[in-house]
Amino acid sequence: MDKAHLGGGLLALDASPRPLGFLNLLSPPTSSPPFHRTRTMEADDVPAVPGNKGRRSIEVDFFSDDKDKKSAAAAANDKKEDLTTINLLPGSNANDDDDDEAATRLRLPNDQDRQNRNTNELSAMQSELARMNDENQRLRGMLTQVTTSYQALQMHLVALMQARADGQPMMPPAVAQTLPVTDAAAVMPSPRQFLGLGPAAAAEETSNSSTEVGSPRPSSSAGRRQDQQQQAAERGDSPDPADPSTTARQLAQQQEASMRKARVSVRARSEAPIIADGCQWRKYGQKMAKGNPCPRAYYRCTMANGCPVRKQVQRCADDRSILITTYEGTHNHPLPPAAVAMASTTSAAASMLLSGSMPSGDNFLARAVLPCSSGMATISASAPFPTVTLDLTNGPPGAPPPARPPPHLQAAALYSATHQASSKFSGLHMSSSSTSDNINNVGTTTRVVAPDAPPHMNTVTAAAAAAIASDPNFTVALAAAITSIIGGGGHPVPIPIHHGGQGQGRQQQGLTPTSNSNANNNNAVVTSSSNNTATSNSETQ
DNA sequence: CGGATTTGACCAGCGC
DNA sequence: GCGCTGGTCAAATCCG
Repeated sequence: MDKAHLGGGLLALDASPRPLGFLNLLSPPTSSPPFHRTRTMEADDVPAVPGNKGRRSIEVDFFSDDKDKKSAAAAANDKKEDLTTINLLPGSNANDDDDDEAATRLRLPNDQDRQNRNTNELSAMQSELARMNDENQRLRGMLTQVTTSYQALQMHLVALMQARADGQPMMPPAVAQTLPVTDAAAVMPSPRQFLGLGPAAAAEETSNSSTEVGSPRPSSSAGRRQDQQQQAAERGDSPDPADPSTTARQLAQQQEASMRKARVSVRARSEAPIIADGCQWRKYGQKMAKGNPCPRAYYRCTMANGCPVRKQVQRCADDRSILITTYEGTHNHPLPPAAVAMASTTSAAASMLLSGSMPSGDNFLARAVLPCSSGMATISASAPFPTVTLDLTNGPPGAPPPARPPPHLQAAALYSATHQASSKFSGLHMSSSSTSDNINNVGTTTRVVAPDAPPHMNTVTAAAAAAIASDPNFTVALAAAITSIIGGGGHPVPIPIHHGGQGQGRQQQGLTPTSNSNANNNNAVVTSSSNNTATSNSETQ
C-alpha cells in the first residue's frame, strides 16, 4: 500500500488479508485530530480502470460536515488519481450543492458495466463494513467482560487480604455469595479449606489423629478399601457419637463425601492424546468403556507426591476429534500458571456446581461459566455425583471445526470465562432468590445452552479470551499476585485449586508428602460408580 | 537404571 | 447369586 496516501486527510486502509474484528471502521478515534473519515481502499480490491495504468483506489467518504468534504475533495483532485468516492453517510444527498457533489459523486468512466460492478462492490463493502462493525461491538463487549472479570478478581483478592488481616474465614465467592446464611454456614469451608485444606483436614486437625490432611475419602474400589481401613481405624479409636468433635468430624465427612463426587468434564477438540493443561500426569490404567470403541485412560497428577488429582481421558465416540477430559480431586501443591488456567476453571465450575448456586434458571451455570467460550455447559446432577461438562468444541459433532486456539489456549479461555463467571456470581449475591434451587436435586440432568452466545461469537470470544488469558504476562502476574497476597510474599504458596471438589486441598507448608502413595491418596477424590463421561456424552450430543 | 506405560487381575457397586 | 461395568493396583514392559 502506498503509505503516501495516508496524508492529505486520507486514511488508507490496509488491503492485506486480515481477520475480521480488528479494525474499528465505524468508530473513528477522537483523540487523533485531524481525523477525516475518508478511507482509501486500494490494491486488488478495486478493479483497474481501462486505459488508466495508475493507481486503483476507492475513497470512502465518512465525512459528516461540508468542511471536511471540501478539504477531502480538494485533496482528491490534487492527486489526479483514479478515485471512486463513495458516500456512506446516511441521509446524505449528493445533489444538495456543488460542494457536496464534489465529495459524493462517483467519478467513474462512462462504462455502465464498470459502474454496475462497482455498485456491487460497494454493496459488498457496505456489508463488510456492517460485519466489521458487529465484530467490533462484540470485541468491545468482550473487553468489557474481561475488564469486569479482572476487577472482580481484584476485589476478591482485596477481600482475601482483609479477611486474612481480620482473621475471619474466607470462602469462595461462588459459595459465599450464593447461599443463604444457614446453607452457607453448612458449606462454608474454613480458611484452611479455602487455602487448600479440606474438611477432613480440619477434622483431622482437631483430632490430631493423623498427619494426613485434606483427604476426601476415595469411593473407588481401592479407595473404598482404604476407606474401610480408615473407618476401622476410627472405630478402633472408639469415638463417642455424642462427642461434639466426633459429630463435627462426621459432618465434615458427610460434606466431603458429597463434595468429592463432583466432577468437571471438559470437551475440547484435540488430536493430541491428552490436552495440555499444564500439569504432569502419569497414566495408571486404561479400560475399554462400554459404548465407546475408544479406550478410557486414567491419569494421576505427579507434580507432587501424593497429589490426589486424577483425570480420565477418552475420545468422544461420535466425534473422535473431541477429547473428553474429566477431572477429579484437589491439587495439594502449587501449580504453574499454565496449570492454574485449567485447574481454576474446573475448580470454579465445580465450586459453583457443588455450592448449589444455580438460581431458578438451570441455564444459569451455563451462562455464568461459559458466557463466551463455548456457549454450552452441561450440568448433570444425576446420581451418584454431579458433573458439569464444559464444552469447548464450538459446534455439533461433524461440524467443520472453526478457527480456534489449541487446547491449552482453550483451557486458558475457559479460565478467563470462569473468572467472568466469578464476577457474575459476585453480583449475584444480592439476589436471595438465587439460593432456592440446589444442585442436590439428584436425578435431574439438564442440558443448557447459553442463549446469548451465537456460535460464531463463541469462536471469536473464546479465541480472544484465550489470547488474553494465555498471555504469560497475564497469568504469571495473576499467579504472582495471588501468591504474594495469600502467601504473604517470599515463598510460593499453593493456590487453592481443586478439580471437582470443593476446598479439598491443603497447604503444602508444614506437610511432608510421604512415600506411601496409598496413604497419601486419602486425598483422592475418586468415585467409582456410573460412567459420567458417557453421561456427559449423551447429554451434550 | 529409573521413570513412565501397559495390561491383566482384583474389587465393589449395580441390575437382573 | 451372577454377570457386567467402572476404577484401581501392581507386575511386566518399554524407553530415554
